[in-house]
Amino acid sequence: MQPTDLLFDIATVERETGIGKDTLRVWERRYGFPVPVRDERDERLYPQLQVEQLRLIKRLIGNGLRPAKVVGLGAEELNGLLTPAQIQQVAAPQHILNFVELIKTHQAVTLRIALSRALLQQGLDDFLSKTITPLNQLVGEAWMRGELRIFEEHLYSEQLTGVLRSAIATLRDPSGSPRVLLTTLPGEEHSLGLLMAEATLCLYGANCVTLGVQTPIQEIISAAAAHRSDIVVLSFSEAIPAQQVKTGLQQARLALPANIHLWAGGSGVMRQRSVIEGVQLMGPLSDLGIAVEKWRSESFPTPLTH
Amino acid sequence: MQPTDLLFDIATVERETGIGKDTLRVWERRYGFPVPVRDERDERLYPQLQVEQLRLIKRLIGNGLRPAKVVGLGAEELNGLLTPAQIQQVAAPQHILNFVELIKTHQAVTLRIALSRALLQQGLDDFLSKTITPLNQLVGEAWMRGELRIFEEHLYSEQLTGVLRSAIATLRDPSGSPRVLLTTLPGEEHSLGLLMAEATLCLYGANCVTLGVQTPIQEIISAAAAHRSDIVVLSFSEAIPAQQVKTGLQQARLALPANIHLWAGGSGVMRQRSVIEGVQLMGPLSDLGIAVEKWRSESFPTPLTH
DNA sequence: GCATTATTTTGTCCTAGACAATGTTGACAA
DNA sequence: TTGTCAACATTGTCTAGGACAAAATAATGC
Repeated sequence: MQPTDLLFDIATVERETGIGKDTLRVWERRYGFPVPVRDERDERLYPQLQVEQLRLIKRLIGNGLRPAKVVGLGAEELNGLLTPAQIQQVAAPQHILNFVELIKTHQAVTLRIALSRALLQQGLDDFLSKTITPLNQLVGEAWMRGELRIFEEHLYSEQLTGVLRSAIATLRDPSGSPRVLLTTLPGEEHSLGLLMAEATLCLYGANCVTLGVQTPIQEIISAAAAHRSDIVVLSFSEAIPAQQVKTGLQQARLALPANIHLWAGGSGVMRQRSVIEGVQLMGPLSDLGIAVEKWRSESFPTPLTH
Repeated sequence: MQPTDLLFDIATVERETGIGKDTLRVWERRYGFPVPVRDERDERLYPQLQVEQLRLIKRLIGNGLRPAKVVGLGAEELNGLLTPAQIQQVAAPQHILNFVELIKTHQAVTLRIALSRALLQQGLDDFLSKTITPLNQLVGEAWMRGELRIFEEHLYSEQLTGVLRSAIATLRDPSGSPRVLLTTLPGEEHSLGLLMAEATLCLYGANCVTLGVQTPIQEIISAAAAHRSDIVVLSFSEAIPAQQVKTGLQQARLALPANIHLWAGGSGVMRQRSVIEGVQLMGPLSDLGIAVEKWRSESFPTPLTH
């Protein structure tokens, strides 16, 4: 369509697709794709079309397909692989499908209002567990199926972020307990999980301080000391490799003082098979509420339950 | 101090310090630092201390020092370089120094309240130009001087984000004009600049839609089409290399339809020497207001000025 | 059918060379 | 002394192709 075919250098392609330079080169060597043109000093320049195909390939591999099966294929064949039976289309209640419809039609304002309304109707706890969690799942699957664009996902994230932040603003309690520090490790840039955890913890009366995403481990230690945190909460999305989750948590546990608890949550930890010494892995969000109660009963052995 | 000396592999060091693997290896070859130990398969493992020194070195290079001067030095000498005369300590009004003090003493709640109060006292426009912009500058310089930790900067970002988002929430106008799409390119993960721009644009009656950070170029095009945007605004922090800003803007300009304006702002574009064909570079935030007025007068040649 | 074991696949690391872009220095004129 | 331009040095990022462990798949035995 475009008269000018944009060319991207290898560093830009790495940034745009999330596929490392080493991987791009080794795919070219092994599978004959991508096939970038070369500039006068023999450096790779990737045409726009191939960059788009690489994004698609990354999705398919994330779906469970093997690189050897997909990296050599043409554009048409790739698209054919998106819809087949292997990707299960979960039946979802209409109430949640409506949100997906709003996302697909880019109705940012309506979407935000609808989210706010659902929050007030259901209450925060149910809103998160019965609407947002399944909605996130649905959005993730639709994206896998190629039915959602990246910018549409960004749009949804942004609206939900706005709704959650305004809810948290009304919940913040500087005198609450336990004192919790929330953040993610370097490499994890998704903040939605963090916000959902913060909202839940605030609801249960915790005193939350958030550092945003991507805090180096040593900085987390210092921050926890500065705030006299009882608990450090780390969030992991499913975008992050399982092994990175494991080693990251081990490093963090080693570096943190023993008296500070370390909790980990998000879809990235759910597929974690083994337990990690000294780290409490959270499944659904409701685990957080339970864990807070447990922490309270352990820290104040004679609770006020008359 | 720690009995266990944490060891980090090269990928983790890249993530934690922001220094690329290639650079880490070539520094070792050229300057003899860092000197990681090797595991049984001869792969580099960096001790914690060296990772911290690398972060320090990165700061000093960002300060204008040359790698050859700093990459071989010991820890003490490095620290000696942080304070000297070359780093000018700007005299700032007390009113702004107070904020820095709150950051340094980790008073998250007080900081947020103080920011909100300043916003309501000064009004959004003055708040951004007379408080936040110089404060950001001061925070940046303090960080360069090693007086601020990363987590303290994160904390400040988080509080300011909360304040700005709640301000924007009250300003949003779905029927405003022009229709503006805001985001950053892949590689730029700072969202504060984006929020400041959004707040200013909303104040001037624009209809803003934000995609958050790191949207691939093709996705920006699609999003702009979906929202029938008049203008796309990209934000660049000073953390991003000047050349990346330039090529990114050129690519975006090439890919965007000619009738959609492309504006670029943030401290990352201010040091841009040359102009870029078809891209409007913004200096201070006030440029945005002027540009909106200009856009209006060009789009509606007969304005309503009585 | 299920649990081991062998085999392939795959991402990431390695070394060492190259080069353009950028920064620094020195020569010379104003 | 100050400014300009060429010569020189520095530096990040690219190149190629080899290596290998971890993960996924196939083959085997019970």
